[in-house]
Amino acid sequence: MTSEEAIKQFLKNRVEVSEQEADVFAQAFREKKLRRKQLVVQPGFLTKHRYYVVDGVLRSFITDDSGQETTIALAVKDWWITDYNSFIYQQPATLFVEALTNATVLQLSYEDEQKLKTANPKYETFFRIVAERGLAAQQRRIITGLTQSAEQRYESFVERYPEFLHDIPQYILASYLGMSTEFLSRIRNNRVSKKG
Amino acid sequence: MTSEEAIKQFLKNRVEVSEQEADVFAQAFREKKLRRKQLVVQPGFLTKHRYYVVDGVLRSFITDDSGQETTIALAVKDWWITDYNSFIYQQPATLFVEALTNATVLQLSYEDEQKLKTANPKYETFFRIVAERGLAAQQRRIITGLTQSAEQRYESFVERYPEFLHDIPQYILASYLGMSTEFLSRIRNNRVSKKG
DNA sequence: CGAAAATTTGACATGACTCAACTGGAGTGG
DNA sequence: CCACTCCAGTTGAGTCATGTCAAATTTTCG
Repeated sequence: MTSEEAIKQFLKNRVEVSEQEADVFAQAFREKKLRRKQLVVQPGFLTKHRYYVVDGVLRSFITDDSGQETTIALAVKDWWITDYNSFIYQQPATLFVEALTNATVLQLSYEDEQKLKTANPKYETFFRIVAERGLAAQQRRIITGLTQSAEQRYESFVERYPEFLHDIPQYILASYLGMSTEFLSRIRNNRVSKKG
Repeated sequence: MTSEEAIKQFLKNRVEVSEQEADVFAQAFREKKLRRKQLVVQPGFLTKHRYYVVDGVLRSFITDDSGQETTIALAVKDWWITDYNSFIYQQPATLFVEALTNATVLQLSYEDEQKLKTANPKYETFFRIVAERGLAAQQRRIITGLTQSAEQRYESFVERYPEFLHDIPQYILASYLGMSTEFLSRIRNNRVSKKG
């Protein structure tokens, strides 16, 4: 499947559009091939695009004063990723967005997105749906973070996203799940201080 | 300010609409007076509405097997609250939504919301903006949760939402911030095990 | 005013972190 | 194709942040 087919199908799965409307939509995007570790968003710079993942894995993360990285979001095929606070408000980013594997993404610029939404309300509906579903997903993430232990969070992740595990280094997964690399290692080896 | 004025102003601050468009929008809502502890969303039931807070404080929360409550979201004037996973997908709720104080809200039913969005793309734009900003706010919340200590989370909250503190019992704030009641108490009294 | 709920405090327990050392692959270049 | 390096992952030991439990105190509100 080409990138264009992928984004068109993604659109069609969410709003009813004609073939021509799907074409117009797809043409606002630009395909970008990313190499592992390549950055597309960096703190201090304006986030000009949002990214639709066609293939590969990306993540957003933040670093603290001591250089410690914390992974905020992960994205695989059919997911979107960017620094939303930066992109939506068109202010400097605080996050990095990088490819964890070689990847293919479709980038959509802020301006082109505005044009799409102005040109045809169906595109507006589409972005509303994408945002709402993201909101719901993040609500689930917040619940998990507040209510589950490190071990439960890991197990929930494995259950929900088994396909992710291959491509994500453990130290990145650990920071996404809110625990140290070492502790995740212990969990995976069932050596979490269970006495006896 | 009446509830109708409040929601019209809220709309106008986000999209350009005529007075008549603002009226139509406002009339889709129904005002509801809530008493402290009154529930508007309950697990197992369909979430028929989203709620715009005109006055007072509401929260959403979840309970685990042992009856422990965890506060997922807080809402004051001009905030929206509901169980998004339930409302958006029109599936049974997993959260409670309750008033923490006597409150005035405007409720919008799922069906009326669909009608609004179909009738006029400006309303569609409005809900897209609301969802996107919610997404950005939740991204900030996730970052805070992953990168800050309990004490820092409390201090960030106090700085950002000083006005909330009056109306929110500490045990609820503690669960919102992801810590125990007792630990928040110690933080507030500066008795967080600082040796010496 | 009185009962119930919320907060505080102390003592203790523990989940999770840090640091440091070790292991094991994956490249890379000779 | 071996030796070297580098980075991710593992393991152990010790520590710390935060939780739990229970009792005392204070506040709230019916």
